[in-house]
Amino acid sequence: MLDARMLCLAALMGGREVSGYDIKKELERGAATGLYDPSFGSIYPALARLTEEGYLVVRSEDAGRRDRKIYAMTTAGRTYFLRTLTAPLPDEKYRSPFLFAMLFADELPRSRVRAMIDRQIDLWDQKVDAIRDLSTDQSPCAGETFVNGFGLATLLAGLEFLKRHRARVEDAALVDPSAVGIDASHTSFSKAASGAAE
Amino acid sequence: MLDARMLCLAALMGGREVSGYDIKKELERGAATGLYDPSFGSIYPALARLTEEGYLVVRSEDAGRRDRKIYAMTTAGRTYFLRTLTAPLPDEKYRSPFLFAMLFADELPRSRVRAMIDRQIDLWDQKVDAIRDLSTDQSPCAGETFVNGFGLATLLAGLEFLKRHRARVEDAALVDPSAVGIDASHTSFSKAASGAAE
DNA sequence: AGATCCATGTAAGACGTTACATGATTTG
DNA sequence: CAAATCATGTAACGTCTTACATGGATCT
Repeated sequence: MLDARMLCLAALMGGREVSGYDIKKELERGAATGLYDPSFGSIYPALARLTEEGYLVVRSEDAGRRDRKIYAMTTAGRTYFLRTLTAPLPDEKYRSPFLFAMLFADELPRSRVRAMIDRQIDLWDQKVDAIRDLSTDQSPCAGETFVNGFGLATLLAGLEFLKRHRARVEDAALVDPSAVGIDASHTSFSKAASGAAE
Repeated sequence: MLDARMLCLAALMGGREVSGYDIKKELERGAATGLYDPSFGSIYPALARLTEEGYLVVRSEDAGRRDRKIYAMTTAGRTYFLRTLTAPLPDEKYRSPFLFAMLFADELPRSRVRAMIDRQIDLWDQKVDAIRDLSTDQSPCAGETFVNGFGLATLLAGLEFLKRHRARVEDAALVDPSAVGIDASHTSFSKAASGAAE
């Protein structure tokens, strides 16, 4: 649930007929963005399996460019999709490396804490913009409007909190980075493991 | 990052010495709850590997019960942990089957949409309570206070939105469930796939 | 005596990402 | 002509969950 399979089916709801490539591109800026954006390596196998299972049908389109497989949903596919949505839903998951790092803000260099918060604000601002674009772009159904509104409400509340309370964590952070064995040269992706063991 | 490894290290920060079992139990109701709660199948291998790598040390405690391995962090472990937190953080991920389902509320039976929203409100209410318990329980550091406040702010905003706007999606949902080939008997976990293909 | 909790660990399987392989077409 | 985009697919790898195996201790 909420895996590549379901995203593919979702993209084909309403009689839409698209290729795997199109699905990927649409998911990058669609209503489900922010929820899950699977890679090609997930999408293509998912489409193949859904077709095997009879939930989709393919048609090869040699028009102009290369092969281009156009997928469309079958009646069984639609039923399967809506049934899955109707069945008991698994719990939602929110994994935030940012918040996890903030838990230990008291032991991190102040400049880094500041940079992390700056970045989080940037990211969430972008998400807000993306949702606003979505709302003005098309004429969304009630479900989409609801989800967009929900996203907007939580994002704005989070941003508000970050801006209003950031000073408190930043003040608690370390002024002298050397205290944790971290100097100015750690901004790279270098594996911190090297030289630590064995 | 924000995997079982990091959670284990996080649980051992501040000179704490605990067993894998304890880590699991603490994560179920700790500051990082809601972020990630790994299973035993992730924790035990993670602890073993971290020990091999020199980030942790073990001591077997035969006191009273059975073996019970008590883990503690080494200096290398602390450095590794803080360095990882200081390095560029991966993006956060929010996967919500609830919101995904809501996108298609217009094609789902109204009673189910209502039940989903009820459940979401319950779950988020519980999360709010959990955070409030956490805040009163102990004397948390600035980082924890910040994260708890952030969680509270976003959760409350979401709850507010759900209560204020639920009527609109519910009204858009289907009154007659038979229109989607879904009758009253699908509330079970039965694989919807059976009989759909081949 | 049986159930439940404490406690650790392994194996199988699901799911996902990254990187690679391939090749046509369009754009600069 | 080189680079980017279109387009599909596979293989290697990592991570997590579930289920299983095991056994002592405590509670009812």
